[in-house]
Amino acid sequence: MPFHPACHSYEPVTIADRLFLDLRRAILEGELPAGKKISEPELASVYGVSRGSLREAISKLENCNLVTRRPNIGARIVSFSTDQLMEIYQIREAMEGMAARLAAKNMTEAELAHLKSLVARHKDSMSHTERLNKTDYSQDADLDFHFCIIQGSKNQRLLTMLCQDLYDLVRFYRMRLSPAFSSTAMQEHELIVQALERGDGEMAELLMRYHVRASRDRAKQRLESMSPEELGNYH
Amino acid sequence: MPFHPACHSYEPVTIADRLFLDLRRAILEGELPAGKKISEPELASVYGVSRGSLREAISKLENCNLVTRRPNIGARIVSFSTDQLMEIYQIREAMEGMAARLAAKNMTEAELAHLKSLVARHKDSMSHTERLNKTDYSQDADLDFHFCIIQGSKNQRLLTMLCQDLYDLVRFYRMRLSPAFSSTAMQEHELIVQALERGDGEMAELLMRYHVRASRDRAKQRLESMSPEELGNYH
DNA sequence: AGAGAGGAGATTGTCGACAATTTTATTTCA
DNA sequence: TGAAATAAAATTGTCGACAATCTCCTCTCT
Repeated sequence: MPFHPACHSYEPVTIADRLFLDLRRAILEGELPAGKKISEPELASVYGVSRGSLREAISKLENCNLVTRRPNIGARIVSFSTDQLMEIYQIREAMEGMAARLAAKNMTEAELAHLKSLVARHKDSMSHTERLNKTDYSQDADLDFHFCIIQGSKNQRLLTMLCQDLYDLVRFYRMRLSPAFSSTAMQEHELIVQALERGDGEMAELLMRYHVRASRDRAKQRLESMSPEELGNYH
Repeated sequence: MPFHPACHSYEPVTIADRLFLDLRRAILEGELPAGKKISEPELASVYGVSRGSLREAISKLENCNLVTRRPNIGARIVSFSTDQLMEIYQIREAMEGMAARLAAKNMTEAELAHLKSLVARHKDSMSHTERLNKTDYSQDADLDFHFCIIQGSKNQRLLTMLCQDLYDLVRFYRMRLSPAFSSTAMQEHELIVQALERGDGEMAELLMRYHVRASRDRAKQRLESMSPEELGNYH
């Protein structure tokens, strides 16, 4: 069973594992600011563990691309960069497009039903804005949708690469931008589901690629409308 | 500067780095057999280093997907599996297709010239089969071609993900199959270069995807023609 | 005053020893 | 005889101490 911290269930058995999850959460939620240098002695004493265990946790964070490390110098939390975010969207376009194509062929009935219920629930929660506000909605709903399809592709390596190497970065950026809430995105989701129902892999890929491209454009627009102070917090 | 062991130059500064490169080579060349369990005390004494340094090196190997680790149980060299190889080709089709599309727009003149010289040299060496045999030719030529285009995409994250997370696995399998030598593949390379010269990203992506799919089919055919004993060596 | 050399302090890399867990071998009982 | 329980051995996880390297401050010289 591969190492899937991002994939909804992961029982930490060792100290380094628990530490990894704690630090990961701290980074994603902004508790540890972007670009900050990690002091091994300091963090180790804060969390009450040895430097060895901490170093192993940092190594895991490096795998998720949440920190970068340089020999004899140290580790830094990844820093916010518009260009890097755009790069990530390009990769998602390619990989998730392929995932959608494969999912159209390989998804089980149960998985498809679950995906449909997801989309229906999102649609429902959107019309009840008095109970669930936009932030609540898009906190994880969008990622759940994408995760479902990746899982449905039945390509284990694709799942691992996306969840392990890319999605934590996606979360990192998403936490630092306004939530990507848009009824347009939800309509795109519905179209994708319809293509998956028909088993039309070609169309599912095209629609997914369009969706990721459109999301990238929306993110870019949002970035450009943000004030320099807002952005400055993360540089 | 990101961590790019696979990308042609990487100066090991620390003991764990040197060890990582040694072990990586040993795995790729089959010195350490596929599927074998790694004994930390044994390997540490063989290489004359402490277990701590070895563990850090193993952690790096895990990033490259050359070993898998389970808590309290240990690390194993990745094992040979036809299904997994097919999965990798699907991912390469998506990612390298995107790389070709981007390279058509972003490649510099110098990079394009270098790519053309690469293809010309390959073509030349193919006609002099008395001096360079097939194994010599395809040892790294094909990977050089693909690496060039990925680099030309100017998407740093794409480069990292392919070189760090996928290409070592590609090498792992390539070493264990007959060399992927085919004049058809070389013709496909030429067509891709022509599309890149024209700056036709759409066509470059289509041709690259076709090329990767075709390479996958060729690999599959080769696998099915191999005797069970040959395959058995790597299970 | 500014640039460069030198040294004190702090940080990262490396190591061996101990603790916790797993694996293997042995014994015991139905 | 075979399966479950138990004990012994081996392996992995964790820790603190020491060595190597980097960083920053101070001092010197032009």
